[in-house]
Amino acid sequence: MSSTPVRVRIAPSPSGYLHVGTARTAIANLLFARHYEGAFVIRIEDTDKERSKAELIEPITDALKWLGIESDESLVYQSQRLNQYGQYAGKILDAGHAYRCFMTAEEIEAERKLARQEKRNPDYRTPSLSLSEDEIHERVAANVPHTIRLKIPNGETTFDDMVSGHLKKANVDLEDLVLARSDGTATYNLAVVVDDHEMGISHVIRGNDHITNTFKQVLIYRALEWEPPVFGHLPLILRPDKKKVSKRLGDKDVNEYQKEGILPEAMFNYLCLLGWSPKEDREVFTVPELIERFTEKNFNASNAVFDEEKLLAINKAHIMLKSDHELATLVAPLLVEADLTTKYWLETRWEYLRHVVGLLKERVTRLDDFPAQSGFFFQFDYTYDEKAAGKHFTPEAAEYLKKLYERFASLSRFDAESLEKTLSDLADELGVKRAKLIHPTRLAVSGVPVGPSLYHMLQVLDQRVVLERLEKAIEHIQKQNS
RNA sequence: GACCCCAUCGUCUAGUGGCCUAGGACGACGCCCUUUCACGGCGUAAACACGGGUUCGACUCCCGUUGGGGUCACCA
Repeated sequence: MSSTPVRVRIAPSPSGYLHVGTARTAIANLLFARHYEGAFVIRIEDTDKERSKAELIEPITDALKWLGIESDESLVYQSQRLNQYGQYAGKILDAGHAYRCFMTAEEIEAERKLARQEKRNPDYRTPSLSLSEDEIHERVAANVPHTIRLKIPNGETTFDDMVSGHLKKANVDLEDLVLARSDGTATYNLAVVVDDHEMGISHVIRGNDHITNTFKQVLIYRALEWEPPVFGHLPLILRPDKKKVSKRLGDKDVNEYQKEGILPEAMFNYLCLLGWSPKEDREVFTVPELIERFTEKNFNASNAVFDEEKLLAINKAHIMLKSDHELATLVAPLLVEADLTTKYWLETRWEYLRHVVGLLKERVTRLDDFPAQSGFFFQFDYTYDEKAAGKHFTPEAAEYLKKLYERFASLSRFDAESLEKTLSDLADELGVKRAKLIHPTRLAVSGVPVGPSLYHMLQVLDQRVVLERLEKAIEHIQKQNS
């Protein structure tokens, strides 16, 4: 690593949502900055006036914030720097590295078509440079619309990429790109170079779909006699059909994963593994652990398919990493939202919530699974699963439950251990398998045939509730069979 | 089409010339644990795209082929 201080940026354009590719790039930049104790800045590339509305930017910064990513400095808006760029196009022009191009859109299109037919690059230079100084001055004075094009030099353009190594391109494969539009504003490539230079950006880490731009930008740096930053082009994130992820093709934005109960830590963890590897037999990490490990040496060059199954597995792992208290804090609003209980009720019974969450967490994949699986902990009016009831709510089960009710009612300590012993003893006395008691009991207190360990579940529900529910189930069975 | 990037199990990857009869994870399958569902444990199937070199020796280096991806705007 060079000794210059690390300053990196991400440069999203206002799209109204954060897609996983941008999120991954943000994560990589943040981790890189933190690892080298540098700065991380967000710059909004909104030079396209039609797309510079706040409502298209906020969803992006909000989603980044959710992931724990915020700019170390105030946000930079390219739109507010628009008039900074003009002078640089002029500077390049004065230095003889660019020229004024008076070709009309039709002429350009015709030239492109012809060039394509003749299998060569389009030539904007000959018609433009054949003009004399006087002719050019005349047209400029008369406000004849024109662009300023970079004069691509002979030779080849190279740079050393942190991901792909030494990259080079023959300049004949590059065409004279527009630096300044006919209205005087800078195009993307000029603006990026100027901004990165003026912001003191040391490393540009972005998707490898930018490689072609990088060759052009390196040429602009040279024309301006500036030292280019170090580049790193990360592999792209692909959909299962191997196409680049995009909202247009129906891919989710980061916000949707949030709504589906994915933890930000899990998203962060998973995304950073796409295009980078800790090179260990381990892949669940906290952010500090990632910061410690994240260096350019571990970058990967090949594109990666986004696998939701794996994201889910990582999510599950991060849920297990959280304390019951932390999880309760995250789950509480979801329970209220699902109308299972109220904020007030939970606040007065936080211990209870913590126990419920602790009981459920190892059989949950997403945060949404908590409200989906915990209804009976908060509501009494559940119905019995029909199939399970048909199987377990038999007349004899009612008799067993009655006996169990009596035993449970007389217990002074209502904990998992004594509950298990009580139930086992009863089963032995009755000469039946424990399952004969366990299944109807589970169904009676929860309404469903699956769930956490029965005894722990009973303990959390508590004696009064358990007895009520057993009674209700007994009545239900008797009604069914009368 | 041109140019650029890439190429190990279905997917994410480890591997930097001999440690590889190729390791891990997700997923799949089986077994164990277990009242259920999970968790956990154990195990099975599953890959070096192909062809040439270089070398005593290639997954590892070079070249080519094939395949995949990306970029080709006065959009960013």
